[in-house]
Amino acid sequence: MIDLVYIAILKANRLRPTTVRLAVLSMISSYEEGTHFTIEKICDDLRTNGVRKSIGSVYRTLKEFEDSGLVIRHNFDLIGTVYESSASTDHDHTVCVACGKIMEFYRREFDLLREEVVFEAKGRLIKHTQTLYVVCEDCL
Amino acid sequence: MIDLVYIAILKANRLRPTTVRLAVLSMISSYEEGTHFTIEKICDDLRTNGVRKSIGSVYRTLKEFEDSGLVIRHNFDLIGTVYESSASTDHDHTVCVACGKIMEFYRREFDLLREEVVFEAKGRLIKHTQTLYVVCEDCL
DNA sequence: TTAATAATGCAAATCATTCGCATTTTTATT
DNA sequence: AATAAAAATGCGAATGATTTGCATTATTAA
Repeated sequence: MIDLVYIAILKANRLRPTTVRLAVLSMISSYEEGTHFTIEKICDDLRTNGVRKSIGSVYRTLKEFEDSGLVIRHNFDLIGTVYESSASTDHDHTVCVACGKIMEFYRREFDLLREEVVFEAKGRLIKHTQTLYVVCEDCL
Repeated sequence: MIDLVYIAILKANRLRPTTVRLAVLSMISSYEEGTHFTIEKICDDLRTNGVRKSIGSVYRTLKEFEDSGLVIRHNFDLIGTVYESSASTDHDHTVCVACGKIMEFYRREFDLLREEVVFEAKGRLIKHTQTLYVVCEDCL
């Protein structure tokens, strides 16, 4: 079965390979790298493929995936809650306030500055969010 | 009346100086610079002062204040929605994931980097958010 | 002062998300 | 493989934050 990989991933994260988890994991794995998706989109896409799963279970599953680090949850102004697969590195986002398009960027300088800020405050950095709300090239 | 200043501020923002708006504006003005407050806190503090305003109206009022730029709304992980008076400059925040304390920081380098990112993407920067989730000095 | 315009309180509605629980699936043990 | 124990699922109800409709009241403009 093709699912063997997904089963392995779930087990590696101490999650039983159940139908809901496998369906969600393979669906979000099918999305192009860097895609930002909602719970609704996952459910719709599953339904389109003839797989009907309750939205409550998908919510539960995405919370588990988030806890396991398989996905990252974002809460953007104007956009609301979206997820992305966490394969990618520690980038930040731009959100176009006109068309809602979400893009990613990464600059190591930001990381260094953030480390400085936290070092000076004598704290420990756990995670960060940075979002630039823009009017994108296409909407200008 | 002491309210004259608040009346002027409201009028300058094309908002009629009504009892709810004046009560909310003077309450949030009484908070120490840099304080982060919730809708509930405003209502509680008003009630403590014998001023009873419906929470629905306070919601409406804070949205108006946000649109006018009088306050800034933040939505932090773990913390939820908080506001701050917008007198202050364009700082970012650290949030302690252990105690919930919110602090501010500012580094001009961040602004410059952000401008670079947006310039390279040929967009226009509208606003940004950056939050560092940390364990603060007191909680380490 | 009065008509028109906007604001308020209240409760009902909404929206996203979570939860309780009976049923089903998965796993661990014989 | 059979079975008991543990966990996951679906469903609908519950939640919590926020918004809205509307009748009433306050504010403004003429």
